Amino acid sequence: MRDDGYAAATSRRIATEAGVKQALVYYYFPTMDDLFVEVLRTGAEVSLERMRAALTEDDPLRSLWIINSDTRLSALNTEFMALANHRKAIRAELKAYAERVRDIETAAVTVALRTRGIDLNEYPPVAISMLIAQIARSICNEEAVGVSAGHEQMRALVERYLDRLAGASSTPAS
Amino acid sequence: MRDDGYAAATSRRIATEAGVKQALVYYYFPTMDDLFVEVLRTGAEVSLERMRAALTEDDPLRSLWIINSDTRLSALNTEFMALANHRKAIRAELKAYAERVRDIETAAVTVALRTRGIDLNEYPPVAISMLIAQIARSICNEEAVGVSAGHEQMRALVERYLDRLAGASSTPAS
DNA sequence: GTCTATACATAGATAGAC
DNA sequence: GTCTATCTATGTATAGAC
Repeated sequence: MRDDGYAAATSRRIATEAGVKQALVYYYFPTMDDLFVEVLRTGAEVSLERMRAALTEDDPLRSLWIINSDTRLSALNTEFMALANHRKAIRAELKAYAERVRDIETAAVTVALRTRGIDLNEYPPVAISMLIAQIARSICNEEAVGVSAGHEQMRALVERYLDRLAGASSTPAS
Repeated sequence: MRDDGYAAATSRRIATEAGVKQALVYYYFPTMDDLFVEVLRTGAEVSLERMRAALTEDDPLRSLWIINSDTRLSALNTEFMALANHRKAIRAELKAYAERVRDIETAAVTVALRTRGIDLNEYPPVAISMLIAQIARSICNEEAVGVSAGHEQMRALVERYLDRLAGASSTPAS
């Protein structure tokens, strides 16, 4: 799916790569959509666990940035997004996952901003968490198609803010 | 393609919707990939023209934000991204398009920031242009799967900065 | 559980009439 | 330029033996 797109993730190929015969896929999954949902669900659980661990570290904002800079994860996410756009079951699953991710990330950002004395009304944690996560993902998505213009400057800008926030503590910053 | 995904954009469906027979598709396009590339190329040209026009207006930063908030365009973009991940010809075309977009957007942002007296070293126009465009797109992508958490706060945050920048002129701001 | 065999739909693509 | 007809590959899914 990551390498050749969701359309290439067929029951035959999956079976072959798993070293079994095609019909066996339908013993475990009623339909291919059920399989996709299960892949998403399992991957999501692993991702969420890794995320929870990372976001309790020293520098949660930087962790957030690094976690969302995973090119391989980002490629898979693009496939699921495309799939979700026209398959109800996958859309529902992806929505649920995205919301859990946002909740976890937002909680971590809330703690981080608060301990650094930043006004949470002026910088709503949920917005800051979106900002960091989505920009990291955007860079990955662009890298996947070979675009690199502005990435260095963007990374530098983010790093500058992350440094500023990592250093700050109980001192209001803008 | 937008409604049912790239996998549903088959020669037969395209022919039917165009009111012709399937074989005719192959009279105009050697392969389906050639057709996809042509769709991308044509759409890109239209998009770029619209973008050039919008970015010469009063408030180019806000225009940039609005242009990239088009849900329909964003859905198509997701499909092409997914396609590009495993089809060389489409990846090359999408890369070329993305780079032209970034150039145009960056040029507009450069002018906007400069006339507002903002330090271009501290806020590289290419990074600011990425920031605005990619956050707008991220919101659209999430909306497509039904996620809305944080969108209002994010939009408010962006609007606040856009307002601040629209007001400023020759007065350094952070 | 895993297999063979197969039904059935639909895809991309081509040949050749008009 | 547009059509009918068709080839071939491949997809999802099922039946039934072991």
